[in-house]
Amino acid sequence: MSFIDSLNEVQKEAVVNTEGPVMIIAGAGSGKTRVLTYRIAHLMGKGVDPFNILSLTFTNKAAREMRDRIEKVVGTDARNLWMGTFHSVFARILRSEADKLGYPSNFTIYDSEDTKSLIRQILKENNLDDKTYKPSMVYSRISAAKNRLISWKEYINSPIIQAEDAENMRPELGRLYKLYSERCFKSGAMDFDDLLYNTSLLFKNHTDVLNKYQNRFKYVMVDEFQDTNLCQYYITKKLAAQNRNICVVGDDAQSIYAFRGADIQNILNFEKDYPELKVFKLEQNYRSTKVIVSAANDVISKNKAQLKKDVWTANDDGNLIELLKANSDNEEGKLVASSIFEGKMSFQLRNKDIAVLYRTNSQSRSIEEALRRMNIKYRIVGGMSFYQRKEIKDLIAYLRFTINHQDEEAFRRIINYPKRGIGDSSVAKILVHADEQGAPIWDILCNIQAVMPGRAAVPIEDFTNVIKAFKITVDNKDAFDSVTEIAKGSGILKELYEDKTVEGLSRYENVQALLNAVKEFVDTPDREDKTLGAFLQEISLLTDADNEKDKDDDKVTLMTIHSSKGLEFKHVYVVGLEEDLFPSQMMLSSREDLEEERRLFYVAVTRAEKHLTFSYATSRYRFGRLKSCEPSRFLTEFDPRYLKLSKKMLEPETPEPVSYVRTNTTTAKNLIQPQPKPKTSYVAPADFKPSDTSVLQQGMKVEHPKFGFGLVKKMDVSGNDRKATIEFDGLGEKTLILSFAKLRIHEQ
DNA sequence: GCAGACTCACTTTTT
DNA sequence: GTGAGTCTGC
Repeated sequence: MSFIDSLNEVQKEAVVNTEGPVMIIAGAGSGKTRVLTYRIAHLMGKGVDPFNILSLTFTNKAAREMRDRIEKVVGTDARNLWMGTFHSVFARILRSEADKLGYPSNFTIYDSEDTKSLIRQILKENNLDDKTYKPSMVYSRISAAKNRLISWKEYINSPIIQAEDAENMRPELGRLYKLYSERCFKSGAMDFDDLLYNTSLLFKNHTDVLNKYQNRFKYVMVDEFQDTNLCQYYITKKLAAQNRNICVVGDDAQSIYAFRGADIQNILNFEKDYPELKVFKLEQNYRSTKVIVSAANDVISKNKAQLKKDVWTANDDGNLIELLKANSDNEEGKLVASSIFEGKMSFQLRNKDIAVLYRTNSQSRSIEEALRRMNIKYRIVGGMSFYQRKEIKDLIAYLRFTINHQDEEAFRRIINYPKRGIGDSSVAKILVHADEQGAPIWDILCNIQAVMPGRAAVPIEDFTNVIKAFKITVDNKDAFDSVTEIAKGSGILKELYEDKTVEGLSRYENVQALLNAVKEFVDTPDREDKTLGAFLQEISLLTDADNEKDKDDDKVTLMTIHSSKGLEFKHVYVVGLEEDLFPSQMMLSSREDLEEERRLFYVAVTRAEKHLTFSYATSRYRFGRLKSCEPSRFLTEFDPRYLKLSKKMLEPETPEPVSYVRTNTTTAKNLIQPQPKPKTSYVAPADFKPSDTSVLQQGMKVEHPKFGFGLVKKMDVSGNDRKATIEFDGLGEKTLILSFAKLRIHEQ
């Protein structure tokens, strides 16, 4: 097999050792995907039926790339491989085995928005305060439990968990977990975690089913193994228990999904579960320059939890890492944009060789603006996905409800949209009846006269009839015809068409775009299942694929570091390198996990092939307020000799007085030439030293650098903010958020 | 039942 | 700066 000859010694070993448990520790840029591809090709070359090979990844992107590359090596045989994300493969298995769990095979998949909305609904019905039980927090508790294979019964019966919840003043979490699970079950719906958790139940409680899949999947491969949670690990272990041909590939240094329940211990302890394990370490980096590899190694070496390995490269030293310093987030955008502009000239780069990586999606805004101003084309990966938009979700809710009449979330979304005269009280009545009688919503709807006789029932009967008609179409026609009819018949298309505002127009276009997507779906050659059900199944697990279309265009890529995993670019910009932002304040305070942030930084740095630029701003808008920022500690964690200060930073800087509020931003030019202060800004007098406001109380006299003296009228707390209402002399009352306002306490 | 006004939380990452 | 949820008056 000639393709193997192009590999180095370790890579070869990792490819040909196909029998028994194998762990491949693949450093960044070490040709991991190549090894995986060749390994599968090698298996098939040995005569293994692709039908018997299961390959699991985390993202759709990774799955697609793998399939493409295998197809290039082995041709169309690759089609029969079982390859996909954990969620999509297990969803497929669950669909065919749903009856064993009491689910309908056309079960709906709830995304996080549906999940939170259902939790909110349950909270309301049970008179629980959604401040103590924040939906997002309840969700993550439930999610974490499922990821750790804890059922609601076990949750409620565990004295440890109960004590913990009681201590946190949230004793109802177990009950919420129970109610939520029952509600999902009744709605014929599974959330993302259920796709994994229910698969684990399926394999645990139905040995015949497990045996069937164990026999089918003679070879199991798991990519990005460092990101698996206990539930995923449990399932793969079960699947591979008979043949023991399990191959996991990962890099502990790139484990960045602990927040989602990923357990780095899975990779660190894998050897304990498989004493006969063969371990291969791919340590040669083919991607990056020596400077980049060394800086990355420096940083990651600060972490304690890691497997020993020595990533090295035979590549050139390369350029030094450039550091840009800006005064504000907008200025950072401008510096990055002009650096991209210059870099393209001097290094002969195309836009698509360049990526800008950030910690949070919200940081894309300032970069986007600057790029647009300089006419540099860009694309954004991630953020709000197409399928998350309201108009799309509305239409999809119709599709979902047509297919699965039990789907309560879809029902609530569409029952009175577009407006058809069914008010909240009617909806509440239906839900209460469904609950009291333990009957599905659909049954109540079909006998609505029994619940509310008279006029109020008429629009509901109309609604039921419309859905019934949709159902007939869906059963007889393909996805495209079904969606077209539902878009029209539901009135959504008309509603949006009549909205002539700019947003309305773009919503209408989005619905058209969805129609196009369905068209494309049914037109795909070799697609066996062209039904609406198949389409829904596909899109409910889709998040980042919507950018597929312009993938080949020459555009600069903007994305979060998380979504950059697995990619590489000639020139990478890592922006927003500020303490509290990256490493993230939230991560540090909530989980005290600096190491994961450091791994995230490692991932960002190792995306770069030739050029790497860091940037940070000394002040930035966050939470709608301007905050001053310190450079990130990560900038100090590698040898400073790798760093080159940007030209712009060497120019004399305008000494900027400490300003506490500024609604205007400085342009890049301001760095060099002093500008008159923007009207909206004010500067604290040099001698103004703010006091500690934690002792602030009603009745105290304070001084504000701009508003002068005032009297504290009221103190209150809303959300995370402590606020003080102060009456300033001659200015009247103002409410200030204490974490931002600088006050000097004068007397009590 | 509905529209517009209003309030408030939320900005960590993804399937 | 935004979007979703709630309140209020017709």
